[in-house]
Amino acid sequence: MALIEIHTEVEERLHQHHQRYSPQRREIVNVLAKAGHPLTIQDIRKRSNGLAQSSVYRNLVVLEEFDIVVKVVTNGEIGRYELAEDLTGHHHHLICSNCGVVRDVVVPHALESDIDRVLATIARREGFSLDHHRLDVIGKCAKCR
Amino acid sequence: MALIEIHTEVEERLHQHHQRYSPQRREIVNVLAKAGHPLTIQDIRKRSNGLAQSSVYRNLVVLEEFDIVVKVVTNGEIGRYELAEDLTGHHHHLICSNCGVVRDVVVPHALESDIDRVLATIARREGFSLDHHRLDVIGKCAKCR
DNA sequence: ATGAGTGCAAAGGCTTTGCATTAGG
DNA sequence: CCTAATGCAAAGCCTTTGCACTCAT
Repeated sequence: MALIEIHTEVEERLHQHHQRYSPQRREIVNVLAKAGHPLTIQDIRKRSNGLAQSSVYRNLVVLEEFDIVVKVVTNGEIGRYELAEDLTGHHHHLICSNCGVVRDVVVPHALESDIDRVLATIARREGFSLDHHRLDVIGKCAKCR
Repeated sequence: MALIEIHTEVEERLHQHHQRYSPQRREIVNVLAKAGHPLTIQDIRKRSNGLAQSSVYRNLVVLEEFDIVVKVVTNGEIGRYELAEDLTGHHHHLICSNCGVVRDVVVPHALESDIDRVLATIARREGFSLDHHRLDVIGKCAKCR
């Protein structure tokens, strides 16, 4: 989805829930869209013009609530955020176990189908309602190898 | 692997690195082995007899360093720990997005092979060294549905 | 005017660290 | 003996909250 389309979609989604698409929220979406991979709160602040930390957190809560951004858990402590998959397409993560950096990757559709089919069965068996799956590759990035 | 074998293996592994298999470490391994799914620090403390919080954290650092336990990231904030896969067997997680509880599951070997093959290719292409993969199912457990 | 959004500072919650004490090799 | 392990309390770090102010409808 192109950047303009993303903004249109996000604006619509927020308005449907009686939320404003404020300049900061627009800026956050902008930064995340341009980055193309999960960013930490500090990453977001650096790439925008000095947004207050609390405002970033609060806006991310709102954006997350309406499925516009997703919190990604990587090597532990600090949270990273990216646009939801319905805005960017389904993908997975290559996570560096050393520095925590994340790169987005896609896997063949056939594999996705296989995974979904198997997981649906398993979830049902265990009494879980299936929301989505998370397939990450843990390794060391080029710099940390 | 049976509990006794696990202790033997852990002891050996620690000794190889000139670390002691202290009573607390043994107790932590015991608790994790019996639980059969990832536990939080507080879970571990409750199931053992009042270990000091700092000691649990420190011992987990050691156990993690020598690949005896693994930190599992679930719905965000709090860390959960479980025994490493070479002690318990390769498996995946059913994670409740609401309460964070985790259940271990295994998927067919054929699917594992397919996943590994595809991911190896992708990791190589991106300059990552492949360590392992993480396939989780995110959903709602029976209680939270 | 009226509620939402923003900034700054303070508070929270999980995790880590300092330091004195105890125990194992 | 000497280093590792343990407990308690204090410090850290990321995240959340309180409160006053500004902005948009």
